[in-house]
Amino acid sequence: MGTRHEPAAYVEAVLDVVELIPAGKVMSYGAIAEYLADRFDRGSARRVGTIMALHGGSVPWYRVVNAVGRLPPGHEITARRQLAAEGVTFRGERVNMTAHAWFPADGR
DNA sequence: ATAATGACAAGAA
DNA sequence: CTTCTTGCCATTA
Repeated sequence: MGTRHEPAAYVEAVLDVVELIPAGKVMSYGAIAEYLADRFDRGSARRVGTIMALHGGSVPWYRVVNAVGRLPPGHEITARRQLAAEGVTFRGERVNMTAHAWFPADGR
């Protein structure tokens, strides 16, 4: 649907979604791209990752992890500390996605 | 215009 | 579990 692909608008949309993620929950790059797919034609996990790398500093970036729960390269220490403080549990190096993966719409 | 490069993802082996 | 291959899309060289 939505045939819109304004770069700035997409960046804004991504950051907005990240701000919606509740403490103690996480979303994957792919989930964010999937959620925005309704309103933006061009979008991808790849794109969301790039956006987070460049503009993630203004939002709770540590609540965004990859599909298997791995933390963003170069920021594992900080991210893990933040998440642990919010009650997120880990399975080795990975976030326990089964317990903390979150998606809008369903509220929660 | 082609090629390489990413805070990615899913499937095959 | 690890590695490789495809598909993805913007950016940079």
